[in-house]
Amino acid sequence: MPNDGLNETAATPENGPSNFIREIIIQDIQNGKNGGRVHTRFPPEPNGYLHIGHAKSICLNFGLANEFGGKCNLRFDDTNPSKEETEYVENIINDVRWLGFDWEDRLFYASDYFEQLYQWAIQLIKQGQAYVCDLTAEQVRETRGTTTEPGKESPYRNRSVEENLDLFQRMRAGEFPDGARTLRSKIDMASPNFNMRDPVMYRILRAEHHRTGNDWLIYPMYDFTHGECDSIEGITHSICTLEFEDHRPLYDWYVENLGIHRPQQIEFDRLSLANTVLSKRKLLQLVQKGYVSGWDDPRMPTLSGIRRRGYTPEAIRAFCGSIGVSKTNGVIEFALLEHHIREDLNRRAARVMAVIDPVKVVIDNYPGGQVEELEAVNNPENESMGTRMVPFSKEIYIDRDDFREDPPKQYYRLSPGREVRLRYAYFVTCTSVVKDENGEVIEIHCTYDPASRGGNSPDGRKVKSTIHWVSAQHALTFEARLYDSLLLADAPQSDDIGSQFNPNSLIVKSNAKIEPSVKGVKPNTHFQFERVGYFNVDLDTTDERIVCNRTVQLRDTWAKIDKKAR
RNA sequence: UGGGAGAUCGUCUAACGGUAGGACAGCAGACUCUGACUCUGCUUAUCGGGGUUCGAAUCCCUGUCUCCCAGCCA
Repeated sequence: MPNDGLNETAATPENGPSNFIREIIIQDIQNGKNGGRVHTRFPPEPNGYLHIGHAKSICLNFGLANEFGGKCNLRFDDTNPSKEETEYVENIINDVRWLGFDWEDRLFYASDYFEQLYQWAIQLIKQGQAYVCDLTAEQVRETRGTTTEPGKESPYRNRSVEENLDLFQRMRAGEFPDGARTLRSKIDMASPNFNMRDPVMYRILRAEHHRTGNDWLIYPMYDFTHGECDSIEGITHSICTLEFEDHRPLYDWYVENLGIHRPQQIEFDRLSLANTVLSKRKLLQLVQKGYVSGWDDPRMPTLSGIRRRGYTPEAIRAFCGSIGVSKTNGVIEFALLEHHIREDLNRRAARVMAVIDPVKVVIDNYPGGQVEELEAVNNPENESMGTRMVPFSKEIYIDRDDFREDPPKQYYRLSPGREVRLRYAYFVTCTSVVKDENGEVIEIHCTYDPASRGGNSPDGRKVKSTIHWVSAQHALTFEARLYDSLLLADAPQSDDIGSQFNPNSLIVKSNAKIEPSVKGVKPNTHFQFERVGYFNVDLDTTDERIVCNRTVQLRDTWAKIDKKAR
């Protein structure tokens, strides 16, 4: 569990807007369906890390159960050992817990039910509804038919029950090589729904399973597994994404022919977020090809990535509650996610002054060796967070953005001859600048008004701007990592994710300066760097080195004006 | 050219035959020791065409567009 500076709360039903699934559940409760019981489940496959799209499903499933006094299980759909790993299981468990949800003692695996599934397969064979097929994968594909033509029945379709039983048992016993035979459902090769054209139930696969080891040489397909697992667990509302709509008739066919509890499947639209990607396959590509540093790279939309970036569970839950649930394929703007993290962090993150791109300011009339401690408010939104003392001296750093030698219209910050306020400190007026041989400003000279100590001038005169600063001799140097969207905004969709990758998605500022109050800070502490943005102390931080990830920028009216003028 | 699903402000979503509302984004202003926060105001939408009805986003017909499906992946 990450050590977060904020007290993260467990998830309680957040009063988001209603949605069609919630309406169905309310109806079902009123009608006494399932005895008024609500039981959902979140069923990830442990073949990758959870991302923000999964968060939507997690919030929906756990949220609905919480709201209606029901239960929600965590169940791993681990039917394909060739892609699944314990590492993924562990991280998924950690992520769901971090998001604030609790499955109590109901952690399950599809692999818990392998023996039961096998017995049910035998039942279907005995009922004449399943058969062992010797066709190769390629032959199965060739005989499946097309959208307009029915498929061809397998020549093995009418084997006797005894022969099927014998062969299936020998499949399990390892008598045949991988891929040599499958167990298929005998349904309808002419169905317009491909899922009903004698779908494969079991394949022979010699792969070590992360939980069952080498106990099994045959593994059930997801389609033969999922509905029955829901059934075993007494799931009442089996909520899944739209692409499984076509599979519902098959799941129903299995549970009906097996004569077991039928969960009600309800499909909703999966989350799409602008300028990023939520496909496990493509995320894996980004990791494996080294575009990002790992699954938890702060640019990644994975829960571990955005957690490291500085997003809080509260903000993610609020976001998930605000996007709604429907059956429309839409794309959510990233700005909405940013809105929710700003809203949360504004309330909770301690303010601190940090200079990302430092330029030195010398206050000529300030006494050389003098140091003053000035009081600064930790969070104007929360008085109980108190105040702290910040050292001030003759030489300070300000951000390069806060000085313009030739200020454009509407630029209120420091420029020659202009007076601004140094936050919590003094009014200063720029008197001159020093430039290097390239004409770049390397030092700014100012004078200060001693009467304005603390930031107010006794004569009541106003300044147009307040800027942040750090004392040069006291400041800590740190590394600021500034993030932008993972993918280019206008890049065409492509199978090669690299062509969409935004090369400016990470900018490292290794000479950033921050006030000394943060010395010894621990990873996963959230700050607002005043006038800059929200930052999260990164995992790479040690006693010697501070690294901060920019979670999100503050809203910036000036940047808009400036951009429009260009 | 088969089957399944879906179309409401720029984006997401609500309205369940009776004033098309909210959030985000945008714009304008107020406030401000963060050009932040907060507050105020504003702009913008029912896919097209026919019907039914006093009245239609909602019901009917018809057309158009979008998404998903032919893994021994999930």
